Amino acid sequence: MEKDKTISNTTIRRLTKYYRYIEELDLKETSIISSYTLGKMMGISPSLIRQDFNAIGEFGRQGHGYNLDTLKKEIGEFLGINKIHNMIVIGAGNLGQTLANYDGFAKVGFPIKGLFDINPKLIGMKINGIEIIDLDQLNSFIKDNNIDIGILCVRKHCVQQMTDILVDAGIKGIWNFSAIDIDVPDDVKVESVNFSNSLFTLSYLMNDKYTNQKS
Amino acid sequence: MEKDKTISNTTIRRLTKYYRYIEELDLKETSIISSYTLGKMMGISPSLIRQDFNAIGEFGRQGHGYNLDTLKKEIGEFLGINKIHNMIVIGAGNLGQTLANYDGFAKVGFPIKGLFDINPKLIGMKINGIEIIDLDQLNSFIKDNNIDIGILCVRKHCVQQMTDILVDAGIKGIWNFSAIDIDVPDDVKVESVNFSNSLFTLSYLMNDKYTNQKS
DNA sequence: TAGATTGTTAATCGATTAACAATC
DNA sequence: TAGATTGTTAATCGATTAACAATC
Repeated sequence: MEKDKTISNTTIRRLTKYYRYIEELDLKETSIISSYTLGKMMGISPSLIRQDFNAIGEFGRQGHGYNLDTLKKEIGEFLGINKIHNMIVIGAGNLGQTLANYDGFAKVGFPIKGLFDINPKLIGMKINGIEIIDLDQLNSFIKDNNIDIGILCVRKHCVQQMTDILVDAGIKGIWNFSAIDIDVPDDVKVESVNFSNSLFTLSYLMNDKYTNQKS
Repeated sequence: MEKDKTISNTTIRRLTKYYRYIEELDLKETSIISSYTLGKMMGISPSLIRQDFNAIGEFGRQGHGYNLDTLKKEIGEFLGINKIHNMIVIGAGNLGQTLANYDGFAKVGFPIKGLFDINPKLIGMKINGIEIIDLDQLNSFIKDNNIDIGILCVRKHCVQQMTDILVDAGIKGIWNFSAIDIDVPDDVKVESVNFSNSLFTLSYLMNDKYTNQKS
């Protein structure tokens, strides 16, 4: 099924976009879509769309287009989002609690099972039905609850320390919302959401002198 | 000062990273750094670093390296982050309040001046000293307070509607935290932080079958 | 001066676009 | 069948790396 060509990061990011877009479309009756139409709607060239889809399999029908259900299933399969990923949040501050309050992740198969903190005032509280637990329970909780993703929402002075704890506990995926980058072994995957980088990029785009650019 | 070569998006993203990195370094006494050393620390090739820096100006000293202060100042200047950008948040829900509670943006010159919502229960409340205001006050508030960035934190069913309101009010930069993409005129710049895209990318990276990839 | 490191051009590598034969 | 659109190869474009002369 999968070719041994490696798939570029840009393709992966677009695949997540297609998936999201198709999800929105799903409600409507259209069950077949051409690369031309999808490209028109999403602002991506049809050629690139076909390259992207063909990178992960062959599921178009020549002369017709792509079946939306198949497309969604295949992309989902490829990205590994057709199975459950249990998550925990490290740091039950504002951001950690906000993520716990958001039900969108659970809906797509990424439920948050627990929040971890060291602040005794928080421990025992429940956010959206999710308990805040003492950090020293982490190891057993990860094992007992089949956790595979840790979400980092702590201040930068303890980010690396918390990372190391997660890695030691056997976590293989870290979603890093902290302000700094982290070091992990090769077999641990990291995806960072860095607010500063994003805000500074916006600042650049708005900077009068440079008025070209498309995102 | 600026060449008319357009600067690629990848270079911009790296420039924001350098800036952030240099900020952390600033505390220490090292005032000069070579592309080799910086590259070693950040995992970026020295050659690429020099290309990036030269894209926005010439401020290295041959035989020595780059002065950290100059570097920070020049990159900041280029990204437009050496001046104040007043921001407002649209949607005073969990995420909007969390962003308002975070002081990091104000510290780097991006203060949040107001939160907007339509929920009467929220209006009048203060989050971290920032007032929640009725949406119908938006236009005058933007003018009176010199706002140039709107942060979108609303549910997807009203995202485009809120975008249009911001655009009509003359906002030129939108930081979009909502779940879907938005349409704006060419002169309005958008930077999106899409949690789903990010989470799905992490999912892919962890997907056993495909164990190559570096972020 | 000798050593080091930049600035910059050339070479390579990778990603996007164009084109078209295959085929539904 | 004719028309449409995929799958895929070739051409182009852009980004990264290598190399080295310039110079501090």
